[in-house]
Amino acid sequence: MSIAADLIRGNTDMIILAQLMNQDSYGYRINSRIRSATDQRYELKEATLYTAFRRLEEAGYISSYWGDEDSGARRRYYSITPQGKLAYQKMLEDWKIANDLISRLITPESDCTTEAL
Amino acid sequence: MSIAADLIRGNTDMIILAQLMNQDSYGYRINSRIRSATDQRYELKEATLYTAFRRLEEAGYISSYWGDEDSGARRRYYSITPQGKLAYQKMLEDWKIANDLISRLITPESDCTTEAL
DNA sequence: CGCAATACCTCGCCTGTCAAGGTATCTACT
DNA sequence: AGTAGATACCTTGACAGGCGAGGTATTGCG
Repeated sequence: MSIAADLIRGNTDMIILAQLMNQDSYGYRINSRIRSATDQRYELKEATLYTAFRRLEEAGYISSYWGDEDSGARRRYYSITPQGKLAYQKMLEDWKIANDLISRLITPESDCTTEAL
Repeated sequence: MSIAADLIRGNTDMIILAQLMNQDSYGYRINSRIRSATDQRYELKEATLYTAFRRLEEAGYISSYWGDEDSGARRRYYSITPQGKLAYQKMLEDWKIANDLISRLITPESDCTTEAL
């Protein structure tokens, strides 16, 4: 994957919550969706994914339950909580703000000579 | 500051290099610029700033020299190297890509029912 | 003289990422 | 029956970046 690994750091939680805004889902599927949504250009490492689940559950942003599939491997489903939805909204706002700030910082005005030291 | 701390992680180097694209500068001033460019909403913590300088110099992206001011505290000026400029361009590209990917991931299509499991 | 502002720096902790390893189930092929 | 691959879960330990807390030195002001 290589691309944008560290850049996405700090957005993992938001990405996972976003996936759960639609509907309950489980680890493997969430990652598949991320992969397809990014044309195979990005995915969460499993360790990262499952640590994030623990963290989000700890924070009360998601809750989990075992699926009752009668075939295939067992799945642990995650559901976003009301607090999780709030947190997601907040993360979205923060992300937009951060983006705005960063874009200001990496496209500096060319004029620097006139300003005082 | 609070806002967007972890979100900017991984962008620190790019931000610093961007400041040096214009002209040589020094730690304190770079941070002042960041503060004013963001309307006082963001700044690098000093520890973060100076570790970044070490890291960037180590990588060969910047070089440093002591200013010859005959008044005021001594200043260590930093200059971006040709490699640094290349790295900066690359970081910019990566940032754009990462942004594109993230925005895809946090604004999911509402239709999910039709697709195969 | 003391204080604020400018200007630099380091140590050590915390947190998030991830390589590496592990488990179990089901399908398909040999 | 064996085995390979996909699905699906999980943990441990190392590493890197951010940053709180602490430090130094200079200048100017009241």
